[in-house]
Amino acid sequence: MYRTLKQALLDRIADVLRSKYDLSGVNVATEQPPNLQLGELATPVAFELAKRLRKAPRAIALDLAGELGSIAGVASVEIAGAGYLNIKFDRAAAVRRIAAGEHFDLRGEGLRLIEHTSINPNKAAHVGHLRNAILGDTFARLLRPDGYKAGYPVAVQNYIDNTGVQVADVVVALLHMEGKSPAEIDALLLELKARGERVDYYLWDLYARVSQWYQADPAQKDARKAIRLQTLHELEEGNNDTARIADVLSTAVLHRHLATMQRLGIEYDFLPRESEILHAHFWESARALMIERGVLYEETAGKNKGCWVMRRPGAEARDLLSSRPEQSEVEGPAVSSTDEDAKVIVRSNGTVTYVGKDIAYHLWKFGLLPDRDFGYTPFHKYPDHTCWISTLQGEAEHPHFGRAAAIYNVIDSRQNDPQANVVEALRAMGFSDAADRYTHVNYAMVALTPRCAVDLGYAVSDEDMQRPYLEVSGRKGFGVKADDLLDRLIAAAKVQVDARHPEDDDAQRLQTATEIAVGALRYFMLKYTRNTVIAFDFREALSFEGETGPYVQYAAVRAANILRKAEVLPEAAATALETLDLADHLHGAEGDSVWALWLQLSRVTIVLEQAIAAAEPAIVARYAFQLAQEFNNFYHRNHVLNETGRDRRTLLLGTAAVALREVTRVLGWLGIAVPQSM
RNA sequence: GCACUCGUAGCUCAGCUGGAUAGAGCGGCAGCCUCCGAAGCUGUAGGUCAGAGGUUCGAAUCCUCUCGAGUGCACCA
Repeated sequence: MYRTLKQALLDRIADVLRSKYDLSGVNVATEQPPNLQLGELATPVAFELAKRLRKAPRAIALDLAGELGSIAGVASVEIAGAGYLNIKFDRAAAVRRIAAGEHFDLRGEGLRLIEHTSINPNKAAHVGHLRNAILGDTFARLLRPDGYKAGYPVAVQNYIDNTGVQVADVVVALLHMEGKSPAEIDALLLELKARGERVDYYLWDLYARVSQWYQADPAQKDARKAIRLQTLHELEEGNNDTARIADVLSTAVLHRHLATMQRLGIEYDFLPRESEILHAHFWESARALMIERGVLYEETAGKNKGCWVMRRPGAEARDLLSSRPEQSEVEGPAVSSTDEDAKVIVRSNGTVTYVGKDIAYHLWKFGLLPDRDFGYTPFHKYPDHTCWISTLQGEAEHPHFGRAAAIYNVIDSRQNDPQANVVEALRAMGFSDAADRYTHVNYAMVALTPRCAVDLGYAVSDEDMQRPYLEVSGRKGFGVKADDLLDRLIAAAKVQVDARHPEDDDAQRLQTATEIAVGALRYFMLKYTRNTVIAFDFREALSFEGETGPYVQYAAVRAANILRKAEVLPEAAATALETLDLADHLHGAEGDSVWALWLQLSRVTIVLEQAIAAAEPAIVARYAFQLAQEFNNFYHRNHVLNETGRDRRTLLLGTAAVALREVTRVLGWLGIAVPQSM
C-alpha cells in the first residue's frame, strides 16, 4: 500500500517536473513525517530544486501541491515549514485496500542460489554457525514465492568441505592419537548411537584435544605434522581406508548438523561436497578456461617462480611504475615483468589453492563450466521435499542446481578478501555479468564476552579479560554449542509455559515452549545488522522481554485471543471492513490510535523490498518489532470486546484480524511461529 | 606497514539514496492487574552522534586529517 502510493507520488512529481520545468532524472527523496499531524508521506524535493530553478522552495512546493492532490488515495497535500510537501492519505480507502490484501508484487525470473551454513563436518555447530544459518534461511524466506508474493525461484545450498584439514584432524585423532583401528572406529560410532550420544559433541572435544596434541611434545611435533599432511593427502586422493573413515565421520556429523538446523526450521535443497568438486575434476575445466581467457599464467621469475598465478586488478599500474628506467637500473630488468602481488592459484608443486577450487565451484554455480556437473543422490527427507547431496555416480532423474541467475554466499566478513578474489577472477575472465550477480552476504562474527567465557568455565588470561570480546574457536573447543543453547532456551520457556498454562497437556506445553525458544533465538540473531559483532551474552539471548521474538509472538497471540473471544473468524473480521463506512472512525485522537497501526501495516512491501535489496534481514526483524509495539499501543487504547458502537467494534475487530494476519506473515519470513497460547 | 569495517544515552543497538525536535530495548526512578493475559503498558531522568576541519539551504550520514577499537593481509587449509 505505502509502496504503491509512494510510486504514484514519484511518478506524478516526475511528470510535473517534466511538463512544468522541463526537468528529468531528478532524484526525489521521500520520507515519513515525524508525526501523524504532518501526514503520512513527505518530500523535501522543493529544497533540492530551489537552486536549479532559482526559485524559493515554498513557491516550488506550491506549484507541485496543486498537481498532487488528484492522485488516487491521497486526501490532501500541504506545505509545511520552508517548503516541505506533506501528503495525507485517504485513510478509509487505505484501510480497505490493506484489509483486502492489495499490494505491489515482488518478483523476478531466474534461479537465486543461496549458500549458507557450510560448517566443517568435524564438530558440533556453535553460535557463530547459528548466525550464518539463520541469516541465510531468513533471506531465502524473503525471496521465495509464497502466499504474499510471486518472489524468485530459490535453491538453498550447504557447501560441505569434507576433504579439508579439519576433517583430517579428527581422523588423525582417532587413528593415531587414540590408536584405534578402522573397525574400532566403526564400533565407536555404533556405540555412541546406541547410547544416544551426539557424534558432533564427541568430536568437538576430540578436535580440541588433537589440536593440542600436535603441539604437545616438541620431539614428536614434526612427525605428527607429517602424519597430518599424509592424512590430508589420502583424504583428497580418495579410494583408501583413511578416506572411508573420513567419509563415515563427516557424513555422521552432517546428519547431526541437519538435525540441529531442522530444530530451527532450517532446511536445504542440495549439499555440494568438496570431494566431488575434486574427483569430478571441476578444476581442470576451470584451469583451461582461465588460461584461454588469459587470466592464469605461469610465473617465470621472482618469489612466485614456478607457480601459476592470477594478476590482481590494478597490478598493471604497478608494473608500469616498476618499469620506469631509474627503478630498472636499481632492481634489474626482471622486476618489470613480474607481478609480486599476483595471486597464486597453482603452487609450484602442482597442487591447486583454495581460491582456485573456489573459482571452479563458482563458475559451475553460474553454469560457466558446461562440461562438468555433480552427480546427485537423495540424502535427507523433509516433510515436503528432499535434500540432495553430490556424488560421483548419481540418479538419472534429479533436479539441477547450477546455472543460477544470481548467487548469495552467506559467509562471515573474515572471508571478504578471498570472496573478492573470486569475483575479480570472474570479472577478469570477461564474466562481468556473473560478477555483478555475485553477492557476498557477509556478517561479523559471534564472539563471547570475557565474562561469558569465564561463566562457561574457560580459563581466560588477564590480557583477554581486557578485550571487548573473544572469538569462538572450534579448534580450541571454545564456544557455545547450538544444541546446548537451544536446550537452555526451551527449558527456560517451558518453566514459564508450565506456570501459565496448566490446562494444556505436556506435549502442547513443550511445543509452545519450543516455538518461543526458536522465536527468541532466531530474533536474537536477526535483530543486529550484519556488520555488528554480536558479543554473545546469555542474559540477553535468554531474555523473552523487550525487543525479542517472544514480544512479537505475544502481540500476535493477544490479537488471536480477542478474535477467539469475540467468536469471529479473522477472515470474516477483515472482510467486514469492505462495506463499513470508516471515515468517522479514523480521525481525531481515537481514530489516530487505530490509524497508526494501519499505517504501520501498510509498510510491509516497502520493508520487504528494502531488506531484499540490502540483503539485510534485520530490517524485517526490526519492522516486526515495530508492528508488535504498534499493536500493543492499539490494544491498550482500544478495548475491543467492550466497544458498544457497532461500526467501531467492527473496525476494531477488523484491525486486530489484519494485524494478526500481517504479524504472522512477517514472523513467518523470520522463521518464527505464532504459538497457540503464551 | 597496507586494505576493509566501525566509534551514537550507564549498557546493547537502530537511524533507509544527506532532510523536520537523533530513536528503541535493557538497566535506574515513579506508577498501572475487581476491565480483551502484566512475556504487557504509562511517565521520568539520561546524548558535544570520538575529536578537528571542509562541502551543503541542510550533516550522525558525504570528503580530509587525528585519536581509539576490531578483522583480514602465505605456494597454510
